[in-house]
Amino acid sequence: MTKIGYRFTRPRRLIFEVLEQHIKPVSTQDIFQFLKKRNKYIDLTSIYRTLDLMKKATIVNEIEFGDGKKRYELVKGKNHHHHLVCKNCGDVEDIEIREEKLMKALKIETDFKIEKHTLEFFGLCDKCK
Amino acid sequence: MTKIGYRFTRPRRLIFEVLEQHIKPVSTQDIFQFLKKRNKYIDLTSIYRTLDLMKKATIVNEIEFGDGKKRYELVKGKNHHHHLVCKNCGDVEDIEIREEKLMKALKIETDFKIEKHTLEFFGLCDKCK
DNA sequence: GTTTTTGCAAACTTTTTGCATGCGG
DNA sequence: CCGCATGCAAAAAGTTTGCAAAAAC
Repeated sequence: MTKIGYRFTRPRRLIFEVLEQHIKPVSTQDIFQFLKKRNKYIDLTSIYRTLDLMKKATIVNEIEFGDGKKRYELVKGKNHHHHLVCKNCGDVEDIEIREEKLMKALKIETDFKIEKHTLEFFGLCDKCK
Repeated sequence: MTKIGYRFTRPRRLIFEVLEQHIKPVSTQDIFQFLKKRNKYIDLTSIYRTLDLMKKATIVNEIEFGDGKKRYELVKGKNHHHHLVCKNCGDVEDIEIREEKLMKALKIETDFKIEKHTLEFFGLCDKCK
């Protein structure tokens, strides 16, 4: 019988720290470049693998804003929320929504067993409009 | 002075027809393969360019289900709606939502000028659950 | 005939995979 | 030790770009 356990290694710690230091969701490249600038080189592959792991462990949220790359944010320290994305400058603002209210308003009639949803808003921020 | 106008060419017509024949959103590859099987070869590039054009002209909707590729569906013939995606078999079901109700329930307080939103649901369909 | 559109080749971006080496417990 | 994790190289998948040739009007 083999033991299973995750190790808290240098790359994982660094990635976690980067996530902690960012309020807005970050991409794999964001993390890579952020660390690189500080002379903390981690292979991109490890970033992908670590985020994948964190996603499965519900440590991070994976978000898509429609520009072909995924972004990640720490789950801890935040309530369930959605995002407002500025089409012009890319600024991201969190918005909290009363999900019960939302789901009640939706009154979805379906045979699907809904497990999760994504809801993102796009527009122009105060500065850009 | 030069004239500007779009031309209704063979590739564009074919792509439009493919979209008409599909209820569920299709990817660029879906369109490409569908036509290829019927010996109607169109370059993938043209598919990308045509869809881009159609998106700008609000002829198609661009949707993301989180699997790294974009999907398209005709706007015409459908009311504003969202999707239920089965995580297991990939089946897609449309759901209509009373947007006024939704937005009222949300009561979003923000400086953003919201122009659009995406809302997709993920879960298991009747067969897969 | 002139402008728009296409197909082809090539590049670019994001993400994934295989594998030998290396680190953690 | 020994298994899990890393870095590196390479590839896969989706998408974009430049350009000459072809099609539309």
